[in-house]
Amino acid sequence: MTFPRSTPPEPQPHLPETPHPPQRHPGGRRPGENRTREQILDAARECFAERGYDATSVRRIAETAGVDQALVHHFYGTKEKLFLNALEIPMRMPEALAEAAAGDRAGLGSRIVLAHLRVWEDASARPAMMTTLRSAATHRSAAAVLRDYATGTIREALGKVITGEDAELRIALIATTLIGLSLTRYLVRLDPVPEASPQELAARLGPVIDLHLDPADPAA
Amino acid sequence: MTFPRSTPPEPQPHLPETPHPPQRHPGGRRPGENRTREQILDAARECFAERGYDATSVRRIAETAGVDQALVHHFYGTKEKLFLNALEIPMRMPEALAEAAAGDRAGLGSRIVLAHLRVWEDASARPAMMTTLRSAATHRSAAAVLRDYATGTIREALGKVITGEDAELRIALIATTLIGLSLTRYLVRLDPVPEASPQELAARLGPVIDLHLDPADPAA
DNA sequence: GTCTATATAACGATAGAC
DNA sequence: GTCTATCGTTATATAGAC
Repeated sequence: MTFPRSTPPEPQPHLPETPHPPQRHPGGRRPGENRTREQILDAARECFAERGYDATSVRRIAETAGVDQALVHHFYGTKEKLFLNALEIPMRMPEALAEAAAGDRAGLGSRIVLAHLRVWEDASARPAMMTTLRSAATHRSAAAVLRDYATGTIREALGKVITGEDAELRIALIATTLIGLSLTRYLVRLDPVPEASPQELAARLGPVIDLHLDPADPAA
Repeated sequence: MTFPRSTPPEPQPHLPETPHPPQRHPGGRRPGENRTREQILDAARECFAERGYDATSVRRIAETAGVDQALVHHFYGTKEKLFLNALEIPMRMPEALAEAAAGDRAGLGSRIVLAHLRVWEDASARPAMMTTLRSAATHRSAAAVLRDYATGTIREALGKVITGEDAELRIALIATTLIGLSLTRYLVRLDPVPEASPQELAARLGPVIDLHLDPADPAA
């Protein structure tokens, strides 16, 4: 229960004004039930991921979703609340990292990099992560989600195998490595990085992770 | 002549409409000459660095500079052009990196990290770099300046000492390391990273740079 | 639930007096 | 060079009909 979902400043305890599912059905999903709410959220992630928070208007999200602008406000209240819902590190990420960390110690760093990239390469998970990364520099809530990814997911996956001095700092630097990789690969697109294969990147960055997990010398 | 200054889409060849120094003086700076233009630029860097491009209004920049809003447009035309002027990797950065790279091979990675941090820690250079880094995720021009820093400055400083396979990728990954470090230290503020000393960070990341400069094995 | 119409506010930018 | 006043646009958000 660490945080598949984000950590917004307001946890929005019940949302009494938002008509979630208006009526519950014992036998599962009502046939022909409304999917508009999810369509709007998907469209929001798509737009936020592509252009960032400020450059994305509610009108554009509505247009992308194929609905009216007023509906966006009807379901999510404000643009900011919709944004908080769009921020997310997908559940698959903690799962993938935990699975990579569970295996043998040899090649652990490489597997971590591959797991990180596998989730990022997944088209269905991309928009939410892209939204988070792109907005982290300008939006506190997005930065908070990114921090949670680092000190939550990564720390949880690697906390058991890491030992020695400055373990906290070294975990943070592993997170820095992965976040920096996503930044230059998917956002800034720094020349050979976007074109490199996951295997190449794992070959280059796996040893870096391993170095943080198991430093050679305190001083040289 | 690589790029102390940025690489904006329009190089603004002569700026015929902008009254740079209205009249030249043979004996140097005219006493009591106008410093308003620089005040505005400094204020813009301060605001852009703190809140990003979109969240910064021209009105706010003017207020920070202690001048009228119309003056900002008078000197820089549009907000976008002012932003392009605010984007900059300070001259000191290429100098510092080149100096670090010139020394002995032992401890090279550590010296690179220290040089990078030394410039970032300088209060006078910070706003321009912060503006660049903060806006890189949402503004093409800022991302371009960041790419130039990587493929220009870093490549120029380390291109001679790096050899072997995938040299381009490995240089880009060194840039990724430094940019990622600035991201988690100054922007996202990922927990122990902002509090760590430059020496601690150099001790942890120096070997990473060295690993990219001189990889141990193609495959393990 | 969905749409039309609109209230309200802030923005970038300009014109023109001094 | 500096300021006052304002134009035109666009944004979020809401009220209310259907």
